[in-house]
Amino acid sequence: MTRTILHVDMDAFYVSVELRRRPDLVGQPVVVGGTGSRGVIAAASYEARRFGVFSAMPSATARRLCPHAVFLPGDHDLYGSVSAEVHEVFHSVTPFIEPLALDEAFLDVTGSVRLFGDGVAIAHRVRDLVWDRLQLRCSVGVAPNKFLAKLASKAAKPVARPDGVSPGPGVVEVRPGEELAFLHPLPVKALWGVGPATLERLTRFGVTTVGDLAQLDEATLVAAVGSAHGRHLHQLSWAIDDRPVEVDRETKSIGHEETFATDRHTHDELHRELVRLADAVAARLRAHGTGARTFQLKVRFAGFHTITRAVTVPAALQTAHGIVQALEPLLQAVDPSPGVRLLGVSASNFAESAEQLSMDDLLTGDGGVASATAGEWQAAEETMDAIRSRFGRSAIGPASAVTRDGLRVVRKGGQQWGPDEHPE
DNA sequence: GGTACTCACCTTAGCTGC
DNA sequence: GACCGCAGCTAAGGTGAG
Repeated sequence: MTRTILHVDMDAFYVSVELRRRPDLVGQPVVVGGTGSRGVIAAASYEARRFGVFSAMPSATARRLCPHAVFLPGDHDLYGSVSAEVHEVFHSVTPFIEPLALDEAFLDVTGSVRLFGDGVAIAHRVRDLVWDRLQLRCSVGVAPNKFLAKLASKAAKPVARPDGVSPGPGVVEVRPGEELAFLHPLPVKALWGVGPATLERLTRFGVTTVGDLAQLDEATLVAAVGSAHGRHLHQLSWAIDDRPVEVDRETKSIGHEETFATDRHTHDELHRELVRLADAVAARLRAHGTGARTFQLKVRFAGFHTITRAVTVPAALQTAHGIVQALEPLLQAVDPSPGVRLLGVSASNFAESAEQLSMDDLLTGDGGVASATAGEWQAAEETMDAIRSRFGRSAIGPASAVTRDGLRVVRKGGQQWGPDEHPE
């Protein structure tokens, strides 16, 4: 049975949300993202894109390319709440929604066609509703599968060129039977799963378009990019993509990482950052109602060289205290003297938490009696959750996170696009 | 020279138990 | 006891997405 899949992608989402409260900036080059020297761009208005500014670009580069642009710091919480409103619109046409990010989602509207008309009609309905209710623009791709719908929504977008911005068609449909005519002329890097590394490997085989890729036999492709990836790309090149729209995707890992405004050079400094990050990860694990057995430490040095070290513990943990205990030996094995610019903590291998009393809890390293047991840490951190839910995330936190300027608590998206210029 | 954050998935290699 | 094949787990790194 032919499916009807929509891919809805908000146009310059973060910037567009900002323009609703700053209408004076409409029509100007506006950029949202990290404001510090180590920040990156999250979104650029189409007027800014005319100057070559695009998302994920270092903020410093963007300032050089477009010095007269207005740079805004970004408000992750606001974008999250607007995104929820956008999703309400999606729910008015189908319950089968797979969010990909705050600003895009797949919708399986196969079962909605009898009610609302064909895929293109539903796409226009979504666009109109989003505009009427939220004063935001979006582009919609309509196709028989997810990856074609995604490519189609891209084709529906406005285009920024140095000489001006041209509005896109808003809705593009790839009809059944026309998949290969649409797909094969596209550059191979348009495919989902072809990033810089894969592109370079494919270029060595003379592959520049999706059509070229389709002509490559699967065994060659597998030899070039690996088995799973190779088979997947071969399928995509023939427009085959049976992946369903997944409504309830299970989270498999929870993590936080932070780039520092200035490099850290001592274990003492890194320990304090580890506690802050572990606190944030643990709070999210508890909110998620789970514990984790595998914890990963990520360290990026001043020269951008990055290492990861992981440990798997016998019983699942969900307290910052437990996570710090698990990761501290790994941190101690790292030499911070060259300078550390980023530290990350992530938790995976989810399992029901079983933090309970053990002999280690009762004894300290020097044979003395420990001041608190794992069970007491669990209770203390749950109390912290309760205080935070009532008075806000910054109401309470680990003592080592207190600075002269107050408590520095890690929040999801709180430093999404890099450190501010002078946060410490 | 500059390069964020979060998450998912893959590959390779080593180890362990059967 | 040594070795093999296999499965399962873990660790580390890489790639890609948005």
